[in-house]
Amino acid sequence: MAKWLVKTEPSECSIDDFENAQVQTIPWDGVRNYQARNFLQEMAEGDDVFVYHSSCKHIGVAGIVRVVTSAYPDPTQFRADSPYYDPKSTPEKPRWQAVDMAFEKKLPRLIPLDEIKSLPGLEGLALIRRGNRLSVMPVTEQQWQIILANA
DNA sequence: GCCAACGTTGGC
DNA sequence: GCCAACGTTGGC
Repeated sequence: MAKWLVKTEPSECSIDDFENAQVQTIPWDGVRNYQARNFLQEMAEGDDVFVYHSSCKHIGVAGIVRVVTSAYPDPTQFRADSPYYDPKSTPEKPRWQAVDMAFEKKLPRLIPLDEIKSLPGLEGLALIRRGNRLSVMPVTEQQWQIILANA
């Protein structure tokens, strides 16, 4: 079972939104980067995903969600009124994918970015590589355990 | 609000 | 196919 990390601005979608969701799942859509999309496509039902809060007051890993539905064409790419609309995409040849995720748990505390940067064994984590902008990335089992152990 | 780093676009 | 210009990301 693979493990992942996704970035999100909590003002858009936070771990609390997952916890409080009336519907059980939240679609992870609007990803418009090819490398991130490819990782989305690799996600399988049941995979665990760290939720990372970015561009906010408390930056860091806040909780865990689970992949409930593996990749399907992101409907927002076809909606002209969506900020994620992509006129070059067609239902026959969709460019972008989404997955559905559900709340699993909040971590006992948010693990701040500067701590993640200082933990031994996380040097290879894409999140903390210089200038990184990936919003969806794989996390190795070992990296996952190191982060969890510091929660 | 600044700005470094990056991905994408489009002219050639 | 190159690469300059541009827009975006995201920490600070």
